Amino acid sequence: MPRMKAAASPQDGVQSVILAIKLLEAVASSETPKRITDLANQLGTTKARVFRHLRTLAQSGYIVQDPETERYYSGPQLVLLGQRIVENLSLVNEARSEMVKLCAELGHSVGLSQMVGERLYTVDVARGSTPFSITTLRGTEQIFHATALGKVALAFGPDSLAAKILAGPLQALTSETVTDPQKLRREIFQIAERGWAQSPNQLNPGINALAAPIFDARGRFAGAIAILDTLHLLSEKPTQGQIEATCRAAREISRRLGYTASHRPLPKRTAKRP
Amino acid sequence: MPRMKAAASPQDGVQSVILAIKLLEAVASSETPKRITDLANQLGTTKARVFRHLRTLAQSGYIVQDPETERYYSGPQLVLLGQRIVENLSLVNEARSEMVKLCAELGHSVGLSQMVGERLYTVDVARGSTPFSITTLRGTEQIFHATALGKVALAFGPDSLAAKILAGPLQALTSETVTDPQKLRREIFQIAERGWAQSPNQLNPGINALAAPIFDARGRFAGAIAILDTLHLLSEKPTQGQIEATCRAAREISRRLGYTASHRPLPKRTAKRP
DNA sequence: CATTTTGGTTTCGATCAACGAAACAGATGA
DNA sequence: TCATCTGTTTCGTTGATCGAAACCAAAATG
Repeated sequence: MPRMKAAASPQDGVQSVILAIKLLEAVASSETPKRITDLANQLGTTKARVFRHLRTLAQSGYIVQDPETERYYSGPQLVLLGQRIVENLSLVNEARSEMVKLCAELGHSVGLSQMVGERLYTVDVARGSTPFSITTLRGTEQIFHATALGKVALAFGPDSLAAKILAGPLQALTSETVTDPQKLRREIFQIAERGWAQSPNQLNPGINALAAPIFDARGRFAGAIAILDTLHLLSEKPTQGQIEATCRAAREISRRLGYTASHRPLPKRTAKRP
Repeated sequence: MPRMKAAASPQDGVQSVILAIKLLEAVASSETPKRITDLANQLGTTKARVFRHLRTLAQSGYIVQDPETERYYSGPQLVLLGQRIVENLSLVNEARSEMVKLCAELGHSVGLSQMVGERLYTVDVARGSTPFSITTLRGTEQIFHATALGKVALAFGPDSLAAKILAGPLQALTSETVTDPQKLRREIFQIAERGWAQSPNQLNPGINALAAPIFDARGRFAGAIAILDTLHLLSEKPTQGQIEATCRAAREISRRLGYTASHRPLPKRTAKRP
């Protein structure tokens, strides 16, 4: 099948669809219902066009118009669609019970990430038992060099990924984010050997995470699971219990995905140093 | 502002957007990545059209193409969008901590529903501690006459809603679903008085739910919270503890939404009997 | 009470974005 | 090797989509 890359496509994208997506995003991101006129201004188009599109979206249940105020807000259809996608991810389904177990065992919030192409996304979360539990939103992208989940991906994912990240600039998100490629490379090495990663203060000050890798039936890196809490409850020197519980959960999920130890005899180290 | 109803619109809906939505739904509902040819057949259109649309959706991150197999699957963007909507619902935010607390206290799964127009939707869930916990998916619609959440809505929501449901046919989902309007009306009466509803065996055999109403700052019915479990753990005669915990959670959420008892001096009963 | 403003909705003719058909390209397999 | 898949691109045509302006009802204003 074709290998050609899309090249500078003539006029890229179906315009109507692009507007519809922008509308959905604008309406979904707003806390309060939106008015047609404002949406038209915001997106730089005409009222009539916005109206026609909103009506279309409303017919499918993705947008709802408040009959009183005549304003438009997000319908439930979109939420349902998002949920359906998550439900169809096998990683989520296989991981769910282990996440709940891990969450109950340690009391921390638990996050699950999955590789999608060259990116790593949060696909499921379990809330910790603390009153104001800290979790990321489903669907958010993980920053490779500043999160425990991301660094696990660098250590166990394809070499090309690590190479790319180490080459590019490493943005500092806090004062403790690792921004030196050399230092990050050494850390990735260490993570690959011991089997887990952490990221104290590196994404949010005062917060730490501890992540372990998950592999699929073909022995490829599929994603990672992590516990997440304040440094007070998950210190820079995690307890043996925290490390073991997280790694055990990751191993169990890998097993359910069909992974057997034989697939990955040793942490693959091909040519990561220059 | 205009009161006219849309009337039989000339040619309704922006065609491109309709196709895009159908594509998103088709791809999201499939467990396995889809191929262009199949999608084209399934939706009864041409390959070229599907291709153009998929590319557009891919550019926005809503669809991803696997570079190996060339098949298309759902991107994470849609999940994120759905989550953002949920995050913007104030009911969800105010209710979250109470849901976690209720879930931890009783061990049952907890569901939260919100009125959207004339419909009732599940907007948040908390998983119970049982290994295979039973919950509905976020975004699913509640059937008014067969669920505890729905019957609470009939008892405390607008009279017009109850009138409409009582008038229409009541579909039996199990052998124990209430299908007699008279009987349902009496039950609604009872629910309005005692302040909670249940639905043993009425939606799924062997499952029961116990729901209580939530009111907003203007004293209007905003939604409902429910605990959900097998009849074994949540029997037809719920324990006093189960009833009180659920009602207390509902009251606390109402209070956070700005509701004070003065708003709703007595269960409104206008003209529910013929 | 009359008038203006505001904002959603509809109409309508022009146009160009989106379309279908067919060609193309790379892979598969017989 | 040839036949046959499937995803992608090209291209000329056309009707769906668009903007502008009219329209309508309600709210604000004088």
